[in-house]
Amino acid sequence: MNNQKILQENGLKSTPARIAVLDFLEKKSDPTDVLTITESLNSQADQATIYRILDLFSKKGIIERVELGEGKHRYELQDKHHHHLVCINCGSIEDVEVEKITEIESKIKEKKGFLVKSHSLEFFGICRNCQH
Amino acid sequence: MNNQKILQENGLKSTPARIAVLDFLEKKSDPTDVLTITESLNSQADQATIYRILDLFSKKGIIERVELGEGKHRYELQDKHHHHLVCINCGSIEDVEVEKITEIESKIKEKKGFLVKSHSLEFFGICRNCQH
DNA sequence: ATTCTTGCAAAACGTTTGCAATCCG
DNA sequence: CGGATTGCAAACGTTTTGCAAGAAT
Repeated sequence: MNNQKILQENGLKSTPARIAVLDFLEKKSDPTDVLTITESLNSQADQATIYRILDLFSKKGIIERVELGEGKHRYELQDKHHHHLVCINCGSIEDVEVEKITEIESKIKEKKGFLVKSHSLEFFGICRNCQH
Repeated sequence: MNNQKILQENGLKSTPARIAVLDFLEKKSDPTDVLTITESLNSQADQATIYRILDLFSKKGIIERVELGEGKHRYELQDKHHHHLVCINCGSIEDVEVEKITEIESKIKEKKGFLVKSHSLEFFGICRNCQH
């Protein structure tokens, strides 16, 4: 219901595949790769369709593409902007907010004249559990 | 000459392909993708070999892999650690140092118990020239 | 009605791998 | 010499694309 509204608000047609993708991402907290989304949707939509939907949603700002250096993309709903703590031992992904980034971006404008529009920032290391 | 030494110091055999890759990266200031390296080396080495060399050098810490969200990797010599300002208009890549990151990583350990080993941080926006 | 969206199959792209020949120390 | 390295070709996984059929407004 609500997700149909999101589509309308973004000027997108409401289709079963789009709603299914939104529904899925709403339930998932971690950023998810395309294969996982496709399999979870269990033939509700073709993989090519899902790629097209994810691309579309990204461009509209409904979802965000996450790069974890795996040779594939992950996607998550665009909530409050945050970054990730990726455990290189167990693969868990935890969210983290980094407030200082805005400040860093201002300094970049000052010093370099470069106007930052977006950034990627991910941390890799050992999560609390894996440190025993 | 010097690059042969780098190989030795890292316990690697000195081969024409490896030296050619090091020589190339030494001249290049921007992080470079594999195809560009291969073509620049002009049949001095097969692309598969170059992939193997880059992988090896990465693991030894001689070079660093850079992710710019292009669906491919770039590599650059490991100098002082830095990040990049990628212009989404002209594609230029500028280096930038961000000192605050260490501080952020300490805070992550404190607050989340997560031990950061590495991170990726890249900025995308409009460079000085493209702002006219 | 007609534009947008989808499924299917094929292709494109970056990357990895097996294997036999060759090179390096 | 013997293990490490390379070239070649094939395979791989992810992503993109062309096109005809179908669905949404």
